Amino acid sequence: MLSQTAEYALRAMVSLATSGGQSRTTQELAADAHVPLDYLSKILNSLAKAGLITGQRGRGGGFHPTARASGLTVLEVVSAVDPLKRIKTCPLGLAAHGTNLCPLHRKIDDAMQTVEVAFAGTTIESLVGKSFCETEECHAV
Amino acid sequence: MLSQTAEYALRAMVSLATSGGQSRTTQELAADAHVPLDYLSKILNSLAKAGLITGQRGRGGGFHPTARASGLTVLEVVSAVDPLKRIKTCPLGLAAHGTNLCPLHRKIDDAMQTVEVAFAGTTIESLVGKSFCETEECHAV
DNA sequence: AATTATCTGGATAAGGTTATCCAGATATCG
DNA sequence: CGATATCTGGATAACCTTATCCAGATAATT
Repeated sequence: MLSQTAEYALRAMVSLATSGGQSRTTQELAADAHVPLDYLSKILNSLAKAGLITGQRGRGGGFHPTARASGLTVLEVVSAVDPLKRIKTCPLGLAAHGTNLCPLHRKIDDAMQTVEVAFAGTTIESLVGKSFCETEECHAV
Repeated sequence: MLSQTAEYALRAMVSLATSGGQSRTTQELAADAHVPLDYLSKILNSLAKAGLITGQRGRGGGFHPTARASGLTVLEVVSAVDPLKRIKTCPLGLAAHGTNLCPLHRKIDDAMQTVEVAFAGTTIESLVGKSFCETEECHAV
């Protein structure tokens, strides 16, 4: 459903949100979110370019959420790195259809819309609970 | 959301359902569903192996739905070629979680479940309407 | 200024999905 | 039986996503 990239981006954002606006390095985030360091680096870059976080170079640097990140939703994070592709025109290339999708694609797009709405209604903050964990065992690993 | 393969499989099954149990060749299906011929060939093979359709070789051959295909749902077709991967255990590899997902993954899996339910509640038959089309222009293309 | 920590970004590799090609098996028709 | 139509399935290529490597830029600390 979500690409690996989107999944990683969400984990990183949740992890960042956990430390309440404070800076965290790529290393810390990678360790916490269990994301390959160098790959996460690219993803954080995308999130920075999308304006969701800011990177600070040099010693003591790291990433922190921007002002815009308050009330940030799952959908916004996903959209920043790997947007859900809603079906707007007939995938068969039948231009004649216009906005009038075949029953099949209408159904598929409806499902996507449901997901989109669910993600738009979920803030990153609402997902914060002992980093990723609801139980104690998490950080014992 | 769906892989290309799943999308193609659905188109082919809808197309097949349109001809009401009659055999259609890979060529016909490929043309109708706008799927690359040789790739569709593989997909039909998977659907056959899953028992949703039967292939008949030789002149006059083709594919037709099996008995099991009556009442067939979108979910069953998708599952035959490229199952939705529900989240059952913590993707971070935290075995300690067991069935107890982090808030993030609980949310994502809930969305997937919604999709799954929607697909399970939609039969292929219900999607049949002038092949893929609700309008006349379709087959003019 | 030198050292160290950190992000930035280019190059490249590894792996999976999608697409194509084609030889072989099988069935029908004449 | 020979020709033709069709599925079957292996090999391979094209492409995209994911992952890794590493040199450079920038900032803090000593």
